[in-house]
Amino acid sequence: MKLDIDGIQAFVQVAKLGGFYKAADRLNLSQTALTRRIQKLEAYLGLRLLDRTTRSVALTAVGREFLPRATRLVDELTESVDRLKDMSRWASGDVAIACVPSMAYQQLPAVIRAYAEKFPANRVRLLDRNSTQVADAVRNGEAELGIHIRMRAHPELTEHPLLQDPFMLFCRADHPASTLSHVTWKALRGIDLIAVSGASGNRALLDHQLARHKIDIRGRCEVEHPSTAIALVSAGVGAAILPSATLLEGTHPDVRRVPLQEPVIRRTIVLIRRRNAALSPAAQAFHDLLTRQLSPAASPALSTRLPARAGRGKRL
Amino acid sequence: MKLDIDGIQAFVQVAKLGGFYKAADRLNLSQTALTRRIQKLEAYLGLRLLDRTTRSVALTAVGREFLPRATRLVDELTESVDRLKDMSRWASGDVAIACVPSMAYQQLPAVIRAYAEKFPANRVRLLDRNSTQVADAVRNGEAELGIHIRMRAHPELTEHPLLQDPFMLFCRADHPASTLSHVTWKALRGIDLIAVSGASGNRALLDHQLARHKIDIRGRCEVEHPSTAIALVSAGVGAAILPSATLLEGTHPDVRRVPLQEPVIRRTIVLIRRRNAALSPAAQAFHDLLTRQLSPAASPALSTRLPARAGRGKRL
DNA sequence: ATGATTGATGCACACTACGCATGAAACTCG
DNA sequence: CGAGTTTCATGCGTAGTGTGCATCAATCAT
Repeated sequence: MKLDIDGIQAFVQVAKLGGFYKAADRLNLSQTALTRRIQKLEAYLGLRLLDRTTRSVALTAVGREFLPRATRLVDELTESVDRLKDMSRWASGDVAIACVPSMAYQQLPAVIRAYAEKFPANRVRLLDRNSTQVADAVRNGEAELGIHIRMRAHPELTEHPLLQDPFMLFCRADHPASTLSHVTWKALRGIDLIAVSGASGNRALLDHQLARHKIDIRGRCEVEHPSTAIALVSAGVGAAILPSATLLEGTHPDVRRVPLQEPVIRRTIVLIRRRNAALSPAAQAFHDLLTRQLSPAASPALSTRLPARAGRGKRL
Repeated sequence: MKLDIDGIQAFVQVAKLGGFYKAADRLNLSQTALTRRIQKLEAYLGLRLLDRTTRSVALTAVGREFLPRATRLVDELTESVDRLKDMSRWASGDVAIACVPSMAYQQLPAVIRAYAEKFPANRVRLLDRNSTQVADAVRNGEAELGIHIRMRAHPELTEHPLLQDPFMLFCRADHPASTLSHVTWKALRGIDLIAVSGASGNRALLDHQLARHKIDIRGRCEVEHPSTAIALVSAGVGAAILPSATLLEGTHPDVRRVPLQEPVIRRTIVLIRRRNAALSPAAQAFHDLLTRQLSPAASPALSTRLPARAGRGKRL
């Protein structure tokens, strides 16, 4: 009925070391206790595993047959347990993170580099999806952490704002708007706009905000991915309204960003995790690194920083 | 340090059944105790395996990773333990028995048949060796029981006499001695004898006894195996001195056995086992069957029966 | 023969794990 | 929307189990 692993471990040690004293010492136990463990195990099984005189110990036929299996069982068990303990001590193990592409390009690489340096043994699986898919991946456990654009909060998830990212007007250096210090939404009326289609979370957010402010903007041209939109801007097709962070520093030197005002519309990038779900140590370590790196320093001046919240769930 | 298999088993059951109450019921435990087991395991490992709200239970990332291994460990352990318990209850398992050939032909087949009928699942490995090899096999644990000719007792072994077997003169029906009711050793002087070489335990015993009685017998022809000797007798080469039990009933109808007297020399067939060595249940069952069958009934009239001694070591 | 080593046993104690009763949170249903 | 039900967590007293100390018994070394 009850699984007497201690008895089996005792048996293995006695058999391996060939004596109760040595085995007792190895197990940090008195010889008395060890004797009793073996006796208990044998009584429970109803057969003898060890033939012992006062002078020597030998395996019985049954004991000899059982020993290899017993050894393997004990070894595997200790190894499993040790590995789990290491996971907590060293935060070892793999992490799966779901993330919106823009963040995957911009902020995350630095974090992943730092993480890889600190925990060389751990692998990071990065699921780059759109905003709703990120939320889904976290909800169903596919990823432990997610980074996406804040949307109506799902009850199963907790959010932790990382940074805010204002929408800006992207245009080429030779565009009339490129030299302005800012543009208002109303002023966009006469400009050829490149829109990003609805699959992105950005579009939903933007539409919602614009509707709230009764601003009507229509694009002349629509593309799937923000990066395509930038390519079109760079090619002189027109201007695009995109989150500031969409443009990687250094790339497309001919594209300018002009702040959009009245109102300033921001998307909020949030870190999400399952409510009431404990993070694995590996994920916890990543979480810590992420919040630490994305709060005090980093992030271009165009993105508004948010105060870091010590938002990590308490560990047991 | 300590292997908490109960905790792991608890974890497995909770994960499998998806709830503490169900798992507690399955483990014949209160929900309280189960909660504590999980808590203890998690505290020991330093990480959470189960995310539990008051309403539901879900695996953490670590828990999900650990579950398959944990399940396998618990299953293998229970299966091993159950098999060992079955071994004691049903006397299941294999038995190795070392035995001198003559007994292997004569008495043992009936015992093995009975054993096979009673324990169909058990296999019997029969090591047919000569007398000293039988003793060796038992001493080094190759066989749990041995049947051989009594020789100077080894201190590691205990003996249990099974039957006595007088040496007789084997001759063909047309041999001059074949009609005699008995022959004395002295009368063998003028007879062509077929001797069996020294490898057999019989020869050593016989030489020793003959020397003690100052009887000098030399064979004209020497063979290795008793069965060969009988074949030669049957072919009319001469007569042979062999233990009575050498001749299987029904075989060689032309060969007669004539009792040898002055003195009657007997070999004693003994059952041996390691001193202080507990028998496996399977071997114990065989032991019981053997002593029961070879004491009250059986054995031809020519072999002197010995009273059965209740010589089985006490089981725990 | 004597001392040393090794496994078994009697006994007392302490700790752990257990169950009961109860609390807190969350889902359900009228 | 509130009462009832379900489910996991916790405080507390208790019983049982495992443990160590001291000692015995058997065997080996010398």
